[in-house]
Amino acid sequence: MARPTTSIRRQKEKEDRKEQILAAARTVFFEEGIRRATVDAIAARAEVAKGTVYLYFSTKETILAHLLLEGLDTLGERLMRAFDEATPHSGETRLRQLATAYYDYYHDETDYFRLMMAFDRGQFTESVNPELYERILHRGLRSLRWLAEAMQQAIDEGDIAPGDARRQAGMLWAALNGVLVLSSHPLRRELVEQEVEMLYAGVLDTMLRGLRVRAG
Amino acid sequence: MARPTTSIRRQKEKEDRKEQILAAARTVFFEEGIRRATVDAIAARAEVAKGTVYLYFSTKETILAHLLLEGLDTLGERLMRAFDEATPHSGETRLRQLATAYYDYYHDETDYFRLMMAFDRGQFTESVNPELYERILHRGLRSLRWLAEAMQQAIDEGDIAPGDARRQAGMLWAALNGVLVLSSHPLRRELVEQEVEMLYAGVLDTMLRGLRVRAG
DNA sequence: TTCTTATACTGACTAACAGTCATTTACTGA
DNA sequence: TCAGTAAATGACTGTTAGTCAGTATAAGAA
Repeated sequence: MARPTTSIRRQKEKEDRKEQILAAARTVFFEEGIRRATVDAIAARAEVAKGTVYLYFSTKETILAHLLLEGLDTLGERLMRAFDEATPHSGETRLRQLATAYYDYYHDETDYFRLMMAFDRGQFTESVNPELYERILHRGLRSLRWLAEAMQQAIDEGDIAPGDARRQAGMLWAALNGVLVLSSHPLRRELVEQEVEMLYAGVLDTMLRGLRVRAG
Repeated sequence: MARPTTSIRRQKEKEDRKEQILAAARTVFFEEGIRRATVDAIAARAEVAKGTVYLYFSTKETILAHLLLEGLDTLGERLMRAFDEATPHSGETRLRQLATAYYDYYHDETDYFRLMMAFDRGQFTESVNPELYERILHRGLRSLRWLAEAMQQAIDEGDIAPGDARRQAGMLWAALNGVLVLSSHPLRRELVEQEVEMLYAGVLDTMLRGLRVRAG
């Protein structure tokens, strides 16, 4: 029987290794670009053999998934803070603050945002185990909930027309996200050659105006 | 000096070959999925050696780019028809008809739509020659212009608040596209577990209401 | 200390795939 | 029939994700 102490130290060492590889991956992926980055480069950066990388992460996509988790964490925190800061204000202000926080995230954490957008293709769903996939989904959902919560409050306070808050939050998010997705895509960005920030603000204003309580 | 007649027939044969390879690519890409499809498979489907494929297309992405051109063509036609059909109606009706046409395209031509969305990453910009890139951009722009045109008319007819029609068209497109992009992405779709169609209709209504002429 | 066993690590190897190019085949006009 | 050109071929190269037989290290056991 292994001593608990020993076992615990070993456990900790393994976690350190994992973090060390993840740190290397972060650097390599963000410096070289997700596409160009190779597992060999990550292993070299972590000063570890390639086989070791695969001891801790079953596929390249799994490494990316762990970075995505980090990114979603930051986003969640930013949204939570934005939500809290807005407490004394009106429901619409809170929605605006959340939207701004999302934009700031796109702006400040470009690498993580791109990572978030990069999970198109099925490849990801296939190469990541369901449990990890679930964790990502859950963390994404948590972020969206702040928006739904704010929407509900805005409805309760009479800023926004009554309706399904989740649905309306989904609509707002989809629309805003549409602007950002567009901007992180060279081809599509050129189509609408406007400044992202202006476009984002425009869609936000228009959506909020559209959601507002109507006279009739 | 080669005789014109001969030269012309040869030219035509080359074009046939190109179309034959493109047809094979269409089948393989859409059946296997863009990711899984290999150039070897395309060559086999076209009953041609791999080298021949590269005689007609310089990279795998170039083949995709040609399929994208087809897709954008269809989209352009659909939008044009939607625009024309709406002529006797109000400006807002025309905008709605265009939005519906875009949704129908997403719905009917899923493969092409996915192809359109799949051109994230820089890989594409790098692997396709600038002239072809330009053609794609141009054809995309042509589609967007229908929306801008309709927007301008809606403004002129007093349905939509005065402003930069191109900017407002860009906003509407970004928002609607946001819903569709979301839906062609397994992970993101699960976040907003609503029906795409409802979400699309919701964003359209909300955006149009937000863009409408205001009393104040 | 020395042996035994479990655990972590290694890097040469395989498989899959995009893209190349020396060689062969087919066609044309003389 | 033949020379010259254009088209087609498929074996080959380079790159990279993922594997696995073998090696090193550390922890108890004697």
